[in-house]
Amino acid sequence: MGRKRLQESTDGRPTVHTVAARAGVSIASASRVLNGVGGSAETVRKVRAAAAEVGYVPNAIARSLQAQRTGLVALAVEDIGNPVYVAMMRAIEAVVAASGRQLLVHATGGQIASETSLLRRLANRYVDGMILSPIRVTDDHLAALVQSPVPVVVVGQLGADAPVDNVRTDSRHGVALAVDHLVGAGRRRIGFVNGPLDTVPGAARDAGFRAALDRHGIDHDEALVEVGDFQYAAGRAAAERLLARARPDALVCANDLIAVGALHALLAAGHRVPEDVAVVGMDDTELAQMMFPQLSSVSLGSAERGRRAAELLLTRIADPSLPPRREQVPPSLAVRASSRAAVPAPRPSTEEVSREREE
Amino acid sequence: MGRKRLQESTDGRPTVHTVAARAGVSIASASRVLNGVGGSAETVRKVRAAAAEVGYVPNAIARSLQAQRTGLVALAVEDIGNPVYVAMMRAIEAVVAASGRQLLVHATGGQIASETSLLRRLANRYVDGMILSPIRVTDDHLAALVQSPVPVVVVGQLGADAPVDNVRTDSRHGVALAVDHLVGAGRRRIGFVNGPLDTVPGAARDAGFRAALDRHGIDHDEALVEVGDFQYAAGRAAAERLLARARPDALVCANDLIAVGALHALLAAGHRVPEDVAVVGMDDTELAQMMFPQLSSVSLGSAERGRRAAELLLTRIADPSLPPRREQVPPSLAVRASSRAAVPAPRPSTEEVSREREE
DNA sequence: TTGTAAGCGTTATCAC
DNA sequence: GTGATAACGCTTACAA
Repeated sequence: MGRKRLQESTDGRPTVHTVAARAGVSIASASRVLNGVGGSAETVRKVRAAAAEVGYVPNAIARSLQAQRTGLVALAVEDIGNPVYVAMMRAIEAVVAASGRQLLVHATGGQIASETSLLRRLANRYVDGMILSPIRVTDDHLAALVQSPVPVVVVGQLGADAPVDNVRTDSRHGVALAVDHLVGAGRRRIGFVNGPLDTVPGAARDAGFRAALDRHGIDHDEALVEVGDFQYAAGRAAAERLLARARPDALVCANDLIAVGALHALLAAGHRVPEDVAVVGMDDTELAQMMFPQLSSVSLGSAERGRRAAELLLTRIADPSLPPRREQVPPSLAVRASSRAAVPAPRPSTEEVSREREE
Repeated sequence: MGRKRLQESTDGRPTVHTVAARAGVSIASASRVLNGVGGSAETVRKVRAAAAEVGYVPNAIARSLQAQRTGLVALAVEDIGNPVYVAMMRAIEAVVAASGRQLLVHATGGQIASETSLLRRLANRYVDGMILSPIRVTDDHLAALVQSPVPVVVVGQLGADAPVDNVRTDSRHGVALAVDHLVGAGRRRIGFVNGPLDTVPGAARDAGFRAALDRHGIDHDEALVEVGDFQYAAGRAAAERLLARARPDALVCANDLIAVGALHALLAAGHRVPEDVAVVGMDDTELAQMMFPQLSSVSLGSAERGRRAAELLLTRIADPSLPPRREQVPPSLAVRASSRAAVPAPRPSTEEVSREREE
């Protein structure tokens, strides 16, 4: 530039210089007063008056450059349209806002490249930290994570010994809750509509489903298992494929979007829910309660995980030297109409593992 | 501070100085090469090598301070959980990302104070522009809007002559499409579940509903009109109140969340949809197609409005001297199962006003 | 308490 | 083409 220092910013808006000149004090005094530190009564009065007169608003960028922090925190999730992320985001936003920061939301579409590029871009210091909820985890992720110059908290499973702050749940156990509930209600031909097996949650839920069947001594019938995407349309299509070749008396779905799709497929095909086929979703989102019949769903504590992730992030920003921490939120089952009605039970049905919710 | 200028940034990360020193050139040369402007072949080589060796990433804040722009654009909506805003946000994000910027999302909860404070905070220059979709518009809004030092585009109705870029739809006409469709199908006892009347959309939809009834010569029966909130739970409760005192043969709902709530209330009360009661929502969100039966819904072109708003904003950022612009997106009706089945029509039913969508 | 001036990390100007 | 340096707007160490 080389332009002479003026009293107004480039675009004509007032700066500390404007205020200082108007108040007849130095920019240092003006800045101090505006930040509420120091200043004689008279100086405070003059500066406040001058600032009000010119409508001074501090420039956040200049302040960030000086302070080496932006007051922004990023959240990166796969799909902003999935209500489970909306719930998580709301919880995060509450914590972040309470600390005087703002939340920047990224939708990654689950793309590895998009997520790692986001991680690397952190190096430009545009945000003070990031919460990442990846559905696939690669070596690239891990490398970018440990090298990140900015604090990152991961929501979801991560390699056992990755030195990264991490909030997880036990979705294997979550699936077990669903299967136990259905078996306890006398269901035996339990189908499973999952998301992609090459995702972390997809793999965990598949393992959980098979382990639960084993525990109950139920044979695996591959005709009762179908895989799609973690979306409504894919879930519905997957359920339709499954129903075309098998006759389940219950469907466990890997998330609520899939469950809603499965419910639609069942009702459209003339099946009664829950009389003919019970349905249990996962994530226990708002969507589950909007359906008719209301969907039973395994809560994976998404709001709670979000809240904790935000707290981990804030404490790490405050003290980057903390050791890596790991927290776990237990799943729980919300039983609703979609799986409540009784099939004549061959034996007395077991107690609910977890809380029940009424409509 | 007063500390001597070092070659590393405060937190030990490389800066242009680091790269320049390592390459044996001035920071000016280093900066030029890093920005791809000028530099001899030899200089370019040395600087690139040095940057790669130390893992240099430019500091976005410093760059913003110098460039007087942040590359961030804000979007402020009432409720990030409402799928209509998800659709709008996706459309905006696409345009914004294509311009190399990022989107910062604010949820205002529809609070006037929250929105005006957001508008005033724009003065701190943290974003290059904002898209605001208010559901209530006050004088405070208008004052903050016209005084904003940063470009703002409003999605939604605004005072006729407010000198602000604005993208709107005609929700009165939207409601008319719904009523015409239902009347054409032989429905006469048409109920209306609206959001708050002190909101811009609530007032417009109420006016549209009454005008449409008038046009068809149908008496206003206040027992068939109920008001709640633009949310699922409130919509369901409002529909329950309405059903407790009246026997509609159709329900027009002021948005899809309300429609989903009304559908739930109807089914839970044992009414058949659409045989007994037809349901038409508004916004034509993903939710409408997830329901069983699928919901007819009036599209207000939210994605299109988002896209256009983003384009208006980008052009205004590029040229702030443009005159205020106003764009309008027409509504259209998507007829689905929730209003399709025939009631014995007393006269031949009219043609659809708009496109039909199949399941 | 106050003012001077350095410095945050970058880009741009200007003289060589 | 290159280097020295000012400038973006702010906070703060230091000396007065």
